[in-house]
Amino acid sequence: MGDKASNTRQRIMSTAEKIILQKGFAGTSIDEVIQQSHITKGGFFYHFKGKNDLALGLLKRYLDADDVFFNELFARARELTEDPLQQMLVFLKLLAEAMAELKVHHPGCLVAAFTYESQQFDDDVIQMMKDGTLSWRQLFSEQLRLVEEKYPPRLETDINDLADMLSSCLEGGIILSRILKSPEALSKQVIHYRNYLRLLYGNE
Amino acid sequence: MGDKASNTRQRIMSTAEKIILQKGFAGTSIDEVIQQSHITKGGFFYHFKGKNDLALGLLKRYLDADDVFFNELFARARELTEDPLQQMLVFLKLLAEAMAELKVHHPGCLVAAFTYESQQFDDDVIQMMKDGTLSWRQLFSEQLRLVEEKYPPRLETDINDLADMLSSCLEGGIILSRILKSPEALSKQVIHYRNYLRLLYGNE
DNA sequence: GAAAAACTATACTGTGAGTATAGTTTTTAA
DNA sequence: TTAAAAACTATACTCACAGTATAGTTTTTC
Repeated sequence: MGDKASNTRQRIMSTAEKIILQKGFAGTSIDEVIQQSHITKGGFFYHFKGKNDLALGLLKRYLDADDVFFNELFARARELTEDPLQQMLVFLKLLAEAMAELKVHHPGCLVAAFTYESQQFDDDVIQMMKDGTLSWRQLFSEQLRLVEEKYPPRLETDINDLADMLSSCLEGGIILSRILKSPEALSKQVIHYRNYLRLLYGNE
Repeated sequence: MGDKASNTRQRIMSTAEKIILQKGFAGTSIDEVIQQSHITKGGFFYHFKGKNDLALGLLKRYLDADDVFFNELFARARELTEDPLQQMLVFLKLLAEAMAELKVHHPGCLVAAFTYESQQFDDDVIQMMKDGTLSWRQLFSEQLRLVEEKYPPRLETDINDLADMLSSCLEGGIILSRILKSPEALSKQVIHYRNYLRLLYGNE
């Protein structure tokens, strides 16, 4: 795929993602996407087999970008400190800061959006949602495992559930901040999660 | 409205809610709802002005039921103990147990479902979503305020954000448990939130 | 300059939303 | 008991638009 085609494909996806996060997947018409992407219907179907294929492409792009984002923050945290707990706390602080910088509110998570429309999608999309969620769990739990090797938790804790809790706080925080039209709500949830870890593993 | 009309209305709403939580609001056609409700189109429009009016009715019913549910759990918790912190912990334990009893997974939260389709709705629906979210905040924060009067928090805490965190964990937990097809995921999030409160206010 | 890539133009089919209207059964109230 | 109001059924129509398909055209690449 050449540069031009790639650009067009990305443009379609960015437009579609924006609309889908506001109107839902079923509520987003291809007509609207192509109009706002300045492309014709044929052009759209040159890039995507259909709506499900678009969903698959959007999800893959979203999860890849998310992965890069989280890993960059973790890399930065590891530059700043050697202690696994501090690394996790720095990571969360950086994450909260990034979320706080959003002027409006977080645009939304495609995985969450698709969850409430799951019957609209083929199995490949559903599987990718599951894989994505599990990759978040793995990313966070890996670090938490290092933390636990050094710091015994004050309360009995399942690492996977604790890793999931960050995903929960993010998903829930996004929803809250959208409903309340309060961009801060999301970063505050991250800070609370961070405080939980401080109390659970720290010596305060 | 007589008993019969009320029954029909409830039947339509229950059917609609089930479908909407699987296919999204825009992805749910009135035709499908009336077929599964064993009613005709005329009957549907006798009860609801249109789709937005249905959304409004669903949301109101959902929030009312939620309110009753939470208040029952709080009432039970207050029967069992006089200490505000213990009341909150008992409430959360009861909540986690209730979530764990779901054989499949939580059917889903209408507020979260609608959030990712917010452009489909009139302002009255959006306003009701906001009011509902704020009523959850108020319900939880009232109890947390009593807790804080007696127990100083180990870390500086905004009560409203901490109350929101329970909503976050619930919303996020519902999403996770649906994606992972793991009913337990939700109750485990509640337990983690409970552990946070134990560490934050308790003397462990 | 030929082939492949990246599109445009157009047309077709089905479905759902929302409305309208006329008639029927059931409930309520006087 | 009966009249009227409530709670529907049955049918049908319009309009918009989603989703798909296909044939043709321009642009890029080698």
